[in-house]
Amino acid sequence: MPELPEVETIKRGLQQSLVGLKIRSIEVFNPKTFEADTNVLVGATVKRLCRRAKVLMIEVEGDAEYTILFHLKMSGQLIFQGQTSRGQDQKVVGGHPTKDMLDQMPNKSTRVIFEFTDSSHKTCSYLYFNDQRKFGWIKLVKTSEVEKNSFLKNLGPEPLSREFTWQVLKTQLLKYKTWPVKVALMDQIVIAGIGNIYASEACFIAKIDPRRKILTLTDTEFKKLYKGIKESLETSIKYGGSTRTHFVNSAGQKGYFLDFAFVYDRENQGCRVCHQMIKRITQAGRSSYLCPYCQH
DNA sequence: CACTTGACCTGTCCGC
DNA sequence: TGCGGACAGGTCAAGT
Repeated sequence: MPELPEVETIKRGLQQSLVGLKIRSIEVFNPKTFEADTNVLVGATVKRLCRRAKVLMIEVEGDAEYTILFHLKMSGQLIFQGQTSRGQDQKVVGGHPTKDMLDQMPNKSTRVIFEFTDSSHKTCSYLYFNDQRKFGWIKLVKTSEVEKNSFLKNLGPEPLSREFTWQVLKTQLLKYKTWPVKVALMDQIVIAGIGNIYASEACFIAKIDPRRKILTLTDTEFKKLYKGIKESLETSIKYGGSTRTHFVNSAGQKGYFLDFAFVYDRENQGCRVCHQMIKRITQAGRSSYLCPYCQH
């Protein structure tokens, strides 16, 4: 599921609810999801949240400083439920009503539950890690060793950072001269955080056929691709991310970017620009969508 | 080296 | 209604 905009959406939601809360207990229902000694986290307080690529990080401080890394892969969800006080009806703190949340938590895809208390120890709240397909993972690292993490250390530049310029994009992509543009965009070593949805969307905005090889791109096209990447990611964050099937934000609500997407999941529908049919093709085993008339 | 495929899992949808 | 196959936002290892 989540690509950069979805993880960013979750991060912004959780930031409001979680910072300052203390971990009371952690229940792991699927051991492979979270292979760590969770006891060291009990009693620790949430300091801050960050995101790197598609990874959400929760920094906590207890006897030692730890960072909890979350990768949601295809079907992961992180849903927060606050309570006004123990025993009373559940109510979301710092969010909207959870009208999009179909199931009561926990449900059958709940793999891990974090239980929190506030400083007064009078109220409890819960963070549910749900993951139907069990591809997602949670890892525990010392905060001082986050940089060494084998997943994080191989990531390319953050596309929404100041350091990311069109020249950086060009340099990164040119390491993969013969690769199709869309396949290269999805490689996390090239740029961090772009997945199947935004790779197709960025190519459409840039008017570039996703099958083009990197070495055929002109500087003008690298600039357009740069704009396409930023625009699709920023627009999606504005709409709360993309929900095809599983994605919900930390309050259990869907995202609405796909209602405005140019090509993703729009096979045989009219192009929003030229009204010709959008086409679906397969690249590297994944679906790509394009408008054959707008993209060359 | 430059790609593609299968595996990891569970579930849904579509055609027969 | 059942059954098989394709497909689903990601990543990794193994193939060609």
